[in-house]
Amino acid sequence: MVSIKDVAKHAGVAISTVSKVLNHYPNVSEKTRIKVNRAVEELNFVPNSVAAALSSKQSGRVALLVNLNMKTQAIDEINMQYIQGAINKAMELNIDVITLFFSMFQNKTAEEITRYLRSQSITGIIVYGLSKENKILQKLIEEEQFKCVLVDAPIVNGSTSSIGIDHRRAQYDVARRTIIDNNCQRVLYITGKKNGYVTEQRLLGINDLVREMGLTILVRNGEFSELQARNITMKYGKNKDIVVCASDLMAIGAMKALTEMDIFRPVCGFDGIILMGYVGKQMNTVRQSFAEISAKAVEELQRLMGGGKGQNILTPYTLERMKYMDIIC
Amino acid sequence: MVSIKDVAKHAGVAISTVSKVLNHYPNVSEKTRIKVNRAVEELNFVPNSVAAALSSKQSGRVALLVNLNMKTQAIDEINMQYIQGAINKAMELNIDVITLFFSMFQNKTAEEITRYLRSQSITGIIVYGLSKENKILQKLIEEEQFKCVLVDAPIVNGSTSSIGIDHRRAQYDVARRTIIDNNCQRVLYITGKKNGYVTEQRLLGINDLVREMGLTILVRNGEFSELQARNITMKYGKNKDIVVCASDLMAIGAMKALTEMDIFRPVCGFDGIILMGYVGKQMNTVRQSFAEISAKAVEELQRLMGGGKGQNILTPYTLERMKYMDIIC
DNA sequence: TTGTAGGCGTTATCAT
DNA sequence: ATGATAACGCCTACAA
Repeated sequence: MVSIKDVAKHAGVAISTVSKVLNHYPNVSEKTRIKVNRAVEELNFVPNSVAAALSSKQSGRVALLVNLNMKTQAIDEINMQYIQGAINKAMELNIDVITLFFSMFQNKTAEEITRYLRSQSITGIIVYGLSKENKILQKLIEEEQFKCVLVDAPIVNGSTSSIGIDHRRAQYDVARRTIIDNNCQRVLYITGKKNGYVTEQRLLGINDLVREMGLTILVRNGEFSELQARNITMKYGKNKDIVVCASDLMAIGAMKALTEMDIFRPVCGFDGIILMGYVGKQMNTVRQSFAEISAKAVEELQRLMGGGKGQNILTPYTLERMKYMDIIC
Repeated sequence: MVSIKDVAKHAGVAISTVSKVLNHYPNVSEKTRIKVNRAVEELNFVPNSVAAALSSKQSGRVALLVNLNMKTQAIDEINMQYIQGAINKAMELNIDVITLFFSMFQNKTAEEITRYLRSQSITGIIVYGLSKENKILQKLIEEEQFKCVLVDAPIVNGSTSSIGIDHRRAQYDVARRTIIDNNCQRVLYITGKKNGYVTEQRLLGINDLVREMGLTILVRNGEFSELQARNITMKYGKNKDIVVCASDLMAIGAMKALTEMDIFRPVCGFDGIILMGYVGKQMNTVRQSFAEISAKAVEELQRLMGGGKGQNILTPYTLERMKYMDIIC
């Protein structure tokens, strides 16, 4: 295996000089920089990131913390996109990533998790789908031992940024369009997880609309569960004019319930998952690019690891109707 | 950060002794083993896997190579399960994993990929969805520079194992059941990717059945594409008694086509993906647990990294009908 | 059975 | 601007 030592020898310089060139240090003459780079090329040298991580305290290694819950949702489209977006971007930026699931940290304290991450030379983490109830991870974040980027959770501090769409506005927008198109008055709103950060925001959004348009609203907690949304719709759907759901999966559940009850009500969802295209009826939804959000999260994390301070980042979304034939491309 | 040195001091032994205890070396007295373990507990020591990987040439670090193709399939259920199954098992076995996608290696030679993996101290890889056409990765595998486990690709050598279900038999089984239940004679068979390893096997399976039962068969190449399966069914479905597809996604495409043409034909798929439950009609399919297969792949890789020789492993499958209400649990 | 010491490939702190 | 050299935390002959 060709190492930095070989490069140094080949270029006729010291190891430390090679290191400086590789890491774009300022104080290197153009001449030696070229010499070194040529040696790198000729030897096909690829720096050993493990050694770098061990040596430097700024390893730049990143962990993706993914909240996979195969319990409330059978098909997980979103997390796959998150993972893909992050890994691709990280590769591009030459950042090492490992993927971890929340489930691995059950019954572990914040200290234990910290130790584990440290043992992997992790200095930054991206958290997908943090809930308000997850005090452990929140503690981890507040301790600021790691640089963090939270997707869809509004915590910001010196070393923590948050990123995501404006859920309040998006919920308002998608519901508004559907309600106006169908001339509705009585709204059944099915929320996501109780105590979820996005749940709150989306609830605020629909309430903004209700107030503004003088509608009536019945709010029920669907826990992001397709089945619960189905049951809620069975129970309350008949006397309402529209079912607004805080997620596509729940929208599908609601839609299936309506079909079964053999009544028509407009339904709108949230997320823009492809699955929406499979269920027959078209529905309005809020479409966001999870892969892009995740890629941006990596960039933001890199900024933080480079010394930047935490901030809040808003990403774009669009209103769409998912259609089968568009999807199978 | 507490290191092995601290543990050694705390236990009153040498660093190397601690290392031996941690790595379950034989020649350690029970007394010192206990002493060391107590020190580990008391100090909450977690070994730094990065340092271990750097130091030992048997790092035990593993890369998952995933063939994500968002082009022919909109929703990727299978790879998420593969990833999850592998990562969880790896965590359990204390193996470090990184996740990589085939797309990252486009236009890269086997040597470049090797160098990259080496630069990450990777000693073992698991490959999901290798095709016959991917000469680059095949070269990598044949060079035996890494321990490999291939999921659904039948290459075995000194350092390479292969794992997966018996696709030939499974295709035979699922088609047989559907054909007998529906009393069919003329089969439309839609294959997977041309030159795919599993494609061949499944084709052999259906041909076994055709021969045995004296059926007629028309074979068309669907490339695992939902859209192509749809088009093929549109074109040939009418004059056949059944559409047998080499994947669920294609089965869905075929089914949608039939619905649109307003004719009924039994359709059977392959894989057992949850999405099957969403499309309305029930279909027979071959169900395999991708997470379990992936977990087993990790165990097998560990065996290989421990010096075991490559082998072929068959995993179980079942015949099922996916039903919406069972799925949304 | 236990300890000593060299090395893994980098980075970073000093001198020069 | 460049070069020695000491970490980083662990593994592993080899010596005791």
